Amino acid sequence: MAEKIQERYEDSDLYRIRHSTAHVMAQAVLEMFPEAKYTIGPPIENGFYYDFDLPRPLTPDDLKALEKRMRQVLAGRHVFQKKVISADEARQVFAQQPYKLELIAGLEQGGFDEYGNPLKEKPDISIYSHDKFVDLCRGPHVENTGQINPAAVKLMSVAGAYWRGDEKNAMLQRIYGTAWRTPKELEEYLWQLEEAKKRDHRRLGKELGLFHFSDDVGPGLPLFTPKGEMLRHLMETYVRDLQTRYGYSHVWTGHLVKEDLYKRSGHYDNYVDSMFPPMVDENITFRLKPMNCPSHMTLYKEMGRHSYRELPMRFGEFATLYRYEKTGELTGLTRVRALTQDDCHIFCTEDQIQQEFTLALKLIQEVLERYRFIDYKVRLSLRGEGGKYVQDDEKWAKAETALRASLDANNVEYFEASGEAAFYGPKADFLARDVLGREWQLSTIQVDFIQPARLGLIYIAEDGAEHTPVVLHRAVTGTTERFMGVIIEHFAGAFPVWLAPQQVMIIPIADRHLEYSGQVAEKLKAAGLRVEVDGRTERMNSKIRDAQKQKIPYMLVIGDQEAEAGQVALRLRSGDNPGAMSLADFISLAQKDIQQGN
RNA sequence: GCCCUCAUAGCUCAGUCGGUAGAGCGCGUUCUUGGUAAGAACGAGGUCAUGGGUUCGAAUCCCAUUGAGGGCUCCA
Repeated sequence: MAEKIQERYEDSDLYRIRHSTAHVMAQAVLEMFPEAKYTIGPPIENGFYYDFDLPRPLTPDDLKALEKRMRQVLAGRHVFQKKVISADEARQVFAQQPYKLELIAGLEQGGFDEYGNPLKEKPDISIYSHDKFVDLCRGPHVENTGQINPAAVKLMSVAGAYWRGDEKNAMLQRIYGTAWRTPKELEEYLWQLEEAKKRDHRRLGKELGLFHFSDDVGPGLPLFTPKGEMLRHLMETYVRDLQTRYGYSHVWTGHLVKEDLYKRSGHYDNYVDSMFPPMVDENITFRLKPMNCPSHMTLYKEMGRHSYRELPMRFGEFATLYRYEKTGELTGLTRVRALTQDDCHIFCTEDQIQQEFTLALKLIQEVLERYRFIDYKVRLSLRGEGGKYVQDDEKWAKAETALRASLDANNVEYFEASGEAAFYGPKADFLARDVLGREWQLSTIQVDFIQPARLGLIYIAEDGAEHTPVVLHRAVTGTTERFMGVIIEHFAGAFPVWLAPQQVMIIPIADRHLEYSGQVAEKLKAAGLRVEVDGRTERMNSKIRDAQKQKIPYMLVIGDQEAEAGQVALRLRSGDNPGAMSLADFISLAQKDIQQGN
């Protein structure tokens, strides 16, 4: 099949429309605030933004006024004109604009490509002007403002943003906008946003009664209802059983750890800001456990001297960890302070890395498929320039080589990203796309040559000498909490039968059917199904509606006919109505769905 | 942490110019015993997030605190 040639976003007319709309918006803002300092305003996915330094905060009314002014400008059919100028000329044009002057100085040093790597050639400095507005800009733009449909443009929101993303810099005001070719495209985009809102796991979590947050307990600390805990249990049991099948064993290492251990492992230096404050007891300082590796490695040591014959050893744990995330970064279940990792540490020899990587990969692939994440890619996360990485070039090189070889041996396609590694080693991260096209980092496999040596792990090799094992860190779903948030949105709350906290709702039509309904429920429970009877004095229609809203896969309606014939009348949440069938038939139907992962 | 927005009944939200609170859903009671997405009536339920201030008077205006949401390097 021919490879579909995809136009680069940067070359598309949408890109030019958005870039040009950003300029028009900047013009409107400068007209409103002549003393405003303007900075940068690039097109982004689905729109554009522009950052300003303004004398006062913007209000929603300001956005309306700006939009109105932008429409007037667009109607003017002003031509965008490019001019290449010298740095000195640019400095004159933007004499009153400190941020632009900083950009000009940067351009003189040489430019950067879109990944932030320095360019070899010095870029031209160019300005684009339209109407009475001039901006330092490399383009490209539409020919004139008439090519932008005023009815396909909308300003979305105001947000704070640091100059160059650095919290040490001044806080600017960022206006987000969106622009499309046609009003219809804009409508569709806005509709998509609405749909995404309906799937929001925070909203569905409440509607389906899965979890809550409470001011009394604290921020980022979710509370799970009986249904929510059932979901957790199902998720974790699934992975646990699978791990057992793949030859992993499970350990338990508690919630508190002496701080000293983290000083030795290197976590203290790299991670202390993300740990909860210490608990001091006389001479001992404890920390809430923010990760498992040091505990698992310590357990490995305490279990005695290990022969190479015992390796690989695979320690899995569903461990609840506590991380002190900044309050501004907490969001629903996707970013919490109490998180349960399906963590695993594999102690092996260097020769075993590839086989262990392959095993972990197979497991991850099976799990992602089970959860219907069909579209995912793999990122090879390497260390970057900064100082947070443990300095040991030889070990890093070794780890990186081993990871690449493993990826290649399994024919895994991957892309590289520098600066994304853990402080102790490179990672293969699995980024899955959900049904709304959003990307989530879920699984990870990491190669660690550093910590085992730091913590003094050894095994006795064939040669009778002590060697340091390699540790692979591996997570499949990542954390139970975040993964739950992701799958709630992925499935829009309609979990596959095997995962649904409640699989069956029995709906008796009248009180006289309660007894038979109870009997049916007992039989279904005995067959391993999660079932409830809706015995309220409500009409059947109302019970169906409620079960439907709860997205329960099977509704079994029971009236005179069913009670007499010893049957159940099946209705599905899809609205399909297979009708009356024997209990045995229903059970085998349900079990088949469960087995097939439906 | 920083910027902006928000906080009214269990949930979703009204509440005008400052004059001490409303709806729908849910919940309770009663009637209704029904055939594939809402049967009816009545009733209970709120220190308007917390603490200050302005005012004759604050859900409403101001300040602080707490919590939630949208953002915080896709470098002109």
